[in-house]
Amino acid sequence: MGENLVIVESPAKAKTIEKFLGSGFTVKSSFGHIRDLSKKNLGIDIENGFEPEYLISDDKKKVVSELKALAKKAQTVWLASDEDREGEAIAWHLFKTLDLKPEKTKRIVFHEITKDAILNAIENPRGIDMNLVMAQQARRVLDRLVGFELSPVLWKKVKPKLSAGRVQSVALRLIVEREREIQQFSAKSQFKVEGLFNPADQAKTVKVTAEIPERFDNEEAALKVLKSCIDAQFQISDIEEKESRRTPPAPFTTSTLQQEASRKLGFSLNQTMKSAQNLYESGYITYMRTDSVNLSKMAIASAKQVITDMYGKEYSKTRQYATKSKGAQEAHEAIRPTYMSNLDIEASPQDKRLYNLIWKRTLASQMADATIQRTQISITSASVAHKFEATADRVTFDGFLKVYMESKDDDSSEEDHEMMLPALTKGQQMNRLAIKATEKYTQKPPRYTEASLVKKLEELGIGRPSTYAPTISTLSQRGYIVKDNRPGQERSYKELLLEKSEIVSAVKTEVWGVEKSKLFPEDIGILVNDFLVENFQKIVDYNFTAGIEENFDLVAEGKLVWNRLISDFYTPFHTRVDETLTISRPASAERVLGTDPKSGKKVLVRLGRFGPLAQIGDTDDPEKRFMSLSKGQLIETITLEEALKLFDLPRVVGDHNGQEIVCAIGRFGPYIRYNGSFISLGKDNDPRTVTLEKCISLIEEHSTKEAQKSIKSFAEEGIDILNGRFGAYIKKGKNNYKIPKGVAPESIDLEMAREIIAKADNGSKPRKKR
DNA sequence: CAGTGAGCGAGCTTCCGCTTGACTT
Repeated sequence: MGENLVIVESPAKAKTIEKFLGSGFTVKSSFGHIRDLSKKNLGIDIENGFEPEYLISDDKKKVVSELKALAKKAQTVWLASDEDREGEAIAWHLFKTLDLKPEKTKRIVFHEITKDAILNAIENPRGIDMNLVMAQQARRVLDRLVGFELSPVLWKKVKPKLSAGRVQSVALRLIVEREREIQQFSAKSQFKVEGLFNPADQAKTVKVTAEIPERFDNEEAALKVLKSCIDAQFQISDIEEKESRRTPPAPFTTSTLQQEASRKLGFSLNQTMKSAQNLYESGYITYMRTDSVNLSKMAIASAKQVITDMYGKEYSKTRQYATKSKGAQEAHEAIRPTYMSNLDIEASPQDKRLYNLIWKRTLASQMADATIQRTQISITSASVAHKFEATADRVTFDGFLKVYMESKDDDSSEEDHEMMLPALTKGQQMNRLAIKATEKYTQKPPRYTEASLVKKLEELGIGRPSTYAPTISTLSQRGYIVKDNRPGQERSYKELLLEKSEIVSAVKTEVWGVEKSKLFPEDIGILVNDFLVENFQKIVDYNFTAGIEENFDLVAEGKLVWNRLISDFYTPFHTRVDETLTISRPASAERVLGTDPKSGKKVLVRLGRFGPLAQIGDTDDPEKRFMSLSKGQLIETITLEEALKLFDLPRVVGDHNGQEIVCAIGRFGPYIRYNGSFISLGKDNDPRTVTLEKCISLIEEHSTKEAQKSIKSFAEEGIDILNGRFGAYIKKGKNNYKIPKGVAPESIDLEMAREIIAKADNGSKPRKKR
C-alpha cells in the first residue's frame, strides 16, 4: 500500500494516473459527488441562513467507506478532483466526509492527463478554495429551492409528478415558443428567375446556369422579365475573381460533438454519449464531458506529426483555440483521441464511427486553411432590366478540407457553389437556351432537434456538458415534449419556362414540411410552460441563468457571501410561490371548437386525466362522448373538422367467424379488436377506411405469429413459455419471469416452471415501475 | 397494452451536476 492516496472523480482517469505516478501512490476515484442534499425533503434550513444538510448518497456509501479506510493509512491524501466549481466542492466534501487532517491533505489540479502535467501538479499543491466551494453551494441550494418549490406548485395547479427547474423549464420554453412561431408563420411566395446559357464560341454541350439575385413578388413581374428575354442578346458583362480562406473548426466539446454526431451520423444525444463513454473507458479518447476546446501540447505535437507524415508539411498549422461559450469552466481538454496515431481502433461499428469523427475533427483543427478561388460572372442584355449572376468556387488548396467539413443544421441552404464554370471572357456572347421562373416559398423557422436545442442552451449558458442529454430526457419523461417524425404535405407552385420563343406556364407540386427526429411540445408541456411564463416570469427568463452565474462568480471571487445571494433571490421568489398557490386557480387548457352538426351539441377539446381529449356535449351532459386526440394534434391548433373526425371511431368493420371486427386508434396507433385481442393496423392502414378483407388477412397473419411465439403451454395453470424480444421467458397471468441461464426453454416442465415462479416471487421485491 | 374521463384521501412526486454500473420482457 502506497503512502500517498490520490482521489480523482473518474475511475478511468484513476487508472491512467496510477501508471504515471508509480509506486508509493494509490489512485482512487470518488465517482463524482459523494454527498448531496437529502432527496426526501428540502435539505435546506431556510431559517438558519439556508444551511444545507448534506447526506452521503446511498450509492456512494461503499466508495466513501473504502476511501476512508485508505485515507487513514495514507501519509498524504491528494484531492485531485476537477478544477471547476463542482470539482472544488467534491474536494471539500471529501475532506469533510473522510475526516481528513489539514496537515495531511493537499489539493492539486491538472487540465490534461499527461505525466508532466501530473508531476507538475504534485509539485504545486494548494489548499481548498472555500470561495469556490461556496459558489457551488449557492448553485446547488438555488437549484434545489427552485426545483422543490416550483414543482409542488405544478402538482397542485396542474397535475402531480410534474417538474420545473432552472434549466428544464427554459429548455421547454424554447420548444413551445418555437412551435408557436411556426404556427403563426405564413409562407409567402416569390419568384426566382434562372437562365441557362451557352457561350457562343463553345460547343453546344457547354452550359452555364445563372440566376437573377432579386426575387419577384408575383407571377406578372416574373413574366415581364421572361418576356423581355425572348429577343434579348446576352453577353458576359463582368468577371470577378476573389480569393477567400476558410479556417478549420475548433476541436470537439460535448456540445459540438453532439451536434456533429447528430448531423453527420444521425446519432441521438444518448447514443453519442454512450459511444463516447465506451471510447473513453477503453482509453481511446479523452474525457467526453467538457466545455473546453483546449488541446494539450502533446496532442498538438502528435497531430502535427501525423499531418506531416500523411499529407505533407504544407498541410500542418498548429493552432490554440479559445473557448467562447458562456459560463465555460474548462476543467478538461477538448474531446480528442488519446493518441493521434491511432487511426483504427477495436470497437463496435457505432463506436468506431464516432471515433473516426473525433479523429478527423481533431486532426483538421491543426491543419492549414483552405484557399478558395471564387469566380463571379454577370450576364446582361441591353433589353433586360436585371442581370444574371453565376458563382463558382474552386478549391485551390484544400488544407483541412482534405479530412473534415463541418455540417450545417439547415440542409436547404442554397449556398453551394459547386458548379464548374468553363473558361469565359468579358464581353463574350452568350446564347440564351432557357429562362425559368419558379415560385419559391419562404421557409418556416426550423423545429429544434435534440442537438440544435443543446446548441441553443449552450449559447444561453444554461446547463452543463453532463446535463444536456439528461435534461432533454427529463422533458420527454414528463410528457412535455416528444421526439417525432411527421410526414410532409403537398403544395403546388408555379413555373414559367421560356424555351425558343415561347413561354409555357405549369403548375407543379412539391412536398414540404417533412420533419425527422424533431422536438414537438405536447399539450401538457404547453400548459406548464404558459403557467410558468405567466406566474414565474423571472425563472424562465432566458437571461436568468446568465445573471445568476455572474453572482456565483462574485461568490467565487470572495466579493459576495453565498447565503446573502440566496436570501436576496429567495425572499421575492417564495412570496411569488405563496401568491400563486393561494390566488391563482388551477391551470387548465380548454378550447371550444364549435357545435357538432349531427347533434347540435358543443364540441370542445381539453386536457383530461389521461391526456388531451375531444368532447361532444357539456360536462353535465350524461350522454357526452369522449375521444383522445391523435398523435400530432394539439389543443391549441386542432380544428372542428379534425375533432369531429375522431368520433368516426371505433368503427365496426364487419364479422369474421361470428365475431365482430372493430377498428380504432389507441395509445400505440391504429388497431383492430377481434376476439378479445388487439392487432396493430400499422402505419399504412387507416382505421376509418380499411376493408374487411384487409382486416381478416391481418387477423390471420397475427394468429400464425402468435402460434410461433408459444414454445410450451400449461393451459390448466395459466402458465406459458413464450418467445419474446429478449429470448424465451415464462408468463403467468400478467407477470413475466426470466428463465435461469443454461436452462433450455424446451426442457422446462410444469414442475420447473412453478419453481422458477415461486423463487422469483419470494426473492427480491419487484422493481419499481417507471 | 389499446375499454377509462366519480370522488375520497394517504402518501408520493420534484431540482442540477458530478460519476458509473445494474438491468432490461
